[in-house]
Amino acid sequence: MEIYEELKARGLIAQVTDEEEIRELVNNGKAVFYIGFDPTADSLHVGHFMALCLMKRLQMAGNRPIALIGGGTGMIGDPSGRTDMRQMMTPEMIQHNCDCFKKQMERFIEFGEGKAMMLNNAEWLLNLNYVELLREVGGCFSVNNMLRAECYKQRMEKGLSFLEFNYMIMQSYDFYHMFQTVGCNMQFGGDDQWSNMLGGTELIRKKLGKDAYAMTITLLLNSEGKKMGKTASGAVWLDPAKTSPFDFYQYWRNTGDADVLKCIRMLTFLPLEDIDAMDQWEGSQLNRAKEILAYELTKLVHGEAEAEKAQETAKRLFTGAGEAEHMPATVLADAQFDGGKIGILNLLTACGLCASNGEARRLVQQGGVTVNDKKPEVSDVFARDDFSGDGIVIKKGKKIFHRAQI
RNA sequence: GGGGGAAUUCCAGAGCGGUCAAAUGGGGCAGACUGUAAAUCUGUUGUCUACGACUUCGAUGGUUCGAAUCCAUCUUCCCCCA
Repeated sequence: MEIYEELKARGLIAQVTDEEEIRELVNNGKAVFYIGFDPTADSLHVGHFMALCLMKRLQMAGNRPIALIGGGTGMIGDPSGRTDMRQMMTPEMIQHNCDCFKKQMERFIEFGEGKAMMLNNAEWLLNLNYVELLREVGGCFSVNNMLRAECYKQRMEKGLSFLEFNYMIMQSYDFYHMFQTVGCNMQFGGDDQWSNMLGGTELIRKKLGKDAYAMTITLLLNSEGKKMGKTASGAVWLDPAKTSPFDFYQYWRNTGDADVLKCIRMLTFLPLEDIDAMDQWEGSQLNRAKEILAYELTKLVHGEAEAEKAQETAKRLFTGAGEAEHMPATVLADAQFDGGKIGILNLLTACGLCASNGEARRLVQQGGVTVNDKKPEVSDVFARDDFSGDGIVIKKGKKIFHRAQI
């Protein structure tokens, strides 16, 4: 199966500007395509991961990827999919985030001569002259059209600043610039980027009279229509310091029934035939599929060793027999003991399992905590000696395990 | 530039000068049921040295025995006119 067909079969393609042309380019390894990453945080997250996978797939098929880091566009902030204005970031923050992105991307994509390229649009955007830019490309943008674009439409209700309104122009300019300088002929991006991307192809057509192409990747939504890769406490990060490999594994392990196959198809590199076979699975059999999904993704992001470890830990924790050495742990400091003792409430907050003593109190009262297989009372106190050896295993709810040691 | 309106806890959104740590919904957390799923039901959801105390209602001052509620100034946002 050729790459374009495979992408389609995996459900990755959302919209394309010209299917025939794109198929042609991609299948013959003639595409030089870019995906933009805005440096809004100091780590990539699951949403970016999809884009990285896509780059990898296309690179394996002989195409040339460009990872464009938005050091320049980050100064403006993308209004797409946002109901409020983004917080302005300082140039230092942006630079720091760019550096972090770069490190993480290198794990997935091969960069170097004749391979993938990494560019930063700060290089050309920051030196633009306002009047020159207006004269050069301003005439190619119809405000009427821009206002009709989905991403701005929503914001017409809540208000949209001129700053953000210019985001589309900057992104279009990127494409236009790279089309000329590095021969970039295609842009990929999340489906929410569609209108911004079209801005670029339009600009190239108007200015240069040439065709460039755009294709969007299906947004990874769960069956409730919410973006995946988000938890209550924020995004699921690729940086192991921000989301541990175990938590990463668990996130996917807990995918809903309705979403597992879709995720496997879109995110893993398993052969399509194998995935089609899984399609027949039903009910509790799907648990196996969830394990595969979690394992495969953890392996891609954190490496095989970490994936094994996470899977081992999870299996041991959930199939009874408790002792697990890979459990997240907190080492308690002497200062946290009062007269050689620590109360259950303080213990829970010290381990970061509860945000406050009040929360800890409620949790204990409601029976949501287990310490060494026993339900504690609010008044329970632990002596320093109780933590010797492997420490104490605390279970919060059904799925959160933690070890406290000295 | 002129006129009008809004700001409340994680979000949305009630809130009469005392009975407001603040209705209701969503979300979160936990319990029951399960398959580490979904749906459903129950409890809970500011902090603490916890039948009590303390700090919150955009910011700062003021009126009052008493302010989320009244007044003044400021900040931000929205709407209408130009």
